[in-house]
Amino acid sequence: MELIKNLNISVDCVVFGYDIISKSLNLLLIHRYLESKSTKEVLVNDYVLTGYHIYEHETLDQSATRVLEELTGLSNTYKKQFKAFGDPNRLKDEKDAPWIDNEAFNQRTVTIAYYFLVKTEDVDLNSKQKAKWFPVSELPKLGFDHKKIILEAYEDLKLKCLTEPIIFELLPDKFTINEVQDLYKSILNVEIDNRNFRRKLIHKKYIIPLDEKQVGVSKKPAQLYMFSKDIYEKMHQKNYLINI
Amino acid sequence: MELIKNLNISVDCVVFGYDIISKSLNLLLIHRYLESKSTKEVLVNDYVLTGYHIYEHETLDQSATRVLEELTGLSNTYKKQFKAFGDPNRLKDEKDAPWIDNEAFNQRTVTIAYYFLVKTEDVDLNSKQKAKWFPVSELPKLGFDHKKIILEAYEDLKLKCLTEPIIFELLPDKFTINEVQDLYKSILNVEIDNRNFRRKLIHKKYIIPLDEKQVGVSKKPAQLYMFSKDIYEKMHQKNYLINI
DNA sequence: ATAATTAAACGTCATTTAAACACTAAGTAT
DNA sequence: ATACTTAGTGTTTAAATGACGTTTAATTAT
Repeated sequence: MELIKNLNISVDCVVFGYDIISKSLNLLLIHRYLESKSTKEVLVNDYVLTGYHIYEHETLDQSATRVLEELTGLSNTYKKQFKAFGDPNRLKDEKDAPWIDNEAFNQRTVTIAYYFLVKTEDVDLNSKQKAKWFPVSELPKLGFDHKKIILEAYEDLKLKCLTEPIIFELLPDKFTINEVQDLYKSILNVEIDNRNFRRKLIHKKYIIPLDEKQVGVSKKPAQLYMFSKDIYEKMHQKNYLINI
Repeated sequence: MELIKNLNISVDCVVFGYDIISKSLNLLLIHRYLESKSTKEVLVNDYVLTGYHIYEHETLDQSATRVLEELTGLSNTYKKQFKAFGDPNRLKDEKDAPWIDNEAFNQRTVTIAYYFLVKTEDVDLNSKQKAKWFPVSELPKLGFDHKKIILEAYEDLKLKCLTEPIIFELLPDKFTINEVQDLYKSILNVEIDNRNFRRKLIHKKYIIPLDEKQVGVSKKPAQLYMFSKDIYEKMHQKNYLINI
């Protein structure tokens, strides 16, 4: 199939990756570097989201999925289209001018922004020299309007993880209660009482204790659990609780 | 300023209007009618959202705001960009073919969809022959992918009104508790116990009783209240309540 | 073997919140 | 004065939440 780009529309991918070892919520960013051919002066040196123009035959979802897969090799990950960014000047900041000149794309581009939830360990970055994980709390200098995009994605994620079981997208299939709690802490930046959290989670019918414990830990090994999406979807009736 | 349209990108506006008299949540739709010039056969006869291509100098928000204002005369209304729709075949359904031929726009168009919250009474449709309100529960035949867009907007609204005080965008400045309850009923399609609802609302510090009662009603006049956005924003701390 | 260490796991009480439920009060229209 | 209509009120029970300290099960060091 012939690949025809639409220069007016792109997708950008905010890739959240959780590192269960360091308990760090990370973002996958691409290094952007440009120096002057004549003077060797560094013109651009920062990071951007991964993204690309859409192809004419693709849906937006397909486009985003493609871009993610090209970078990470992953498909079938959780994704959410959370906002479109279309300020006519969004690519026209002074800091981005050398880059834009170099790339020679000067059309207005509206970008449809997605975020993805993955496990850092699932991504092999060895073949991707320019890609690097950054903790959400220690972001580097960012190009274009990508800082804004990231912050909006993060806000959306914070809200979403309170009401939908997307947290389990960031965890291995088998996890401990404390690992879930640590993840919530990483995302929300709040302290959570372990006993109360534990009680709450264990009582959910879709949090299923396994006949397994952690292995290879140098302490009391914790009980492992799994999340049953099936049960969740059957049991969980939306409660229209007005909470303004 | 010269107005240059971008044919690849449009905005569509899902306009929710609440009619406090009939207690009906409505949608503002545009009649789309086309008959064959030769045979007089009716080729297209349905309704669509109001929408238009974006201009090159506009932000997406400005574009949506412009489109809404052209139709309703309203500015400063609540709006939310809730999703982009970009299926390459979204305008290529058989039912839309005569219309597309007639309009002669055949480029792929990604639309950024917004919803707006207004009071039906604030909109003067006299000069807009083609525009009409429909109760959300009695939608007419819809063109393009607009049914899908509407349903997604409605779902978003249902969720949003549970956690943010957007309900008051649909009510007059002075309202009764029962009017708020009726509105929730109209949006959510659920029964709500009046006593519990009343107690809950009256205890909110940002729901302020006025020294006024309803006038001109042929029954016991109800106490009027107002919503203080100021107080809401100061008082309302986000409670990170995990509710999966 | 024993002790020290570390994180997991458990339980209670006080408070808050939600759900269920039926009657009286206050005004208007006749 | 009476009928009518909607506004407005209170209690009880169950469930969920938040605050808080101690015990248990494993590994590591001696």
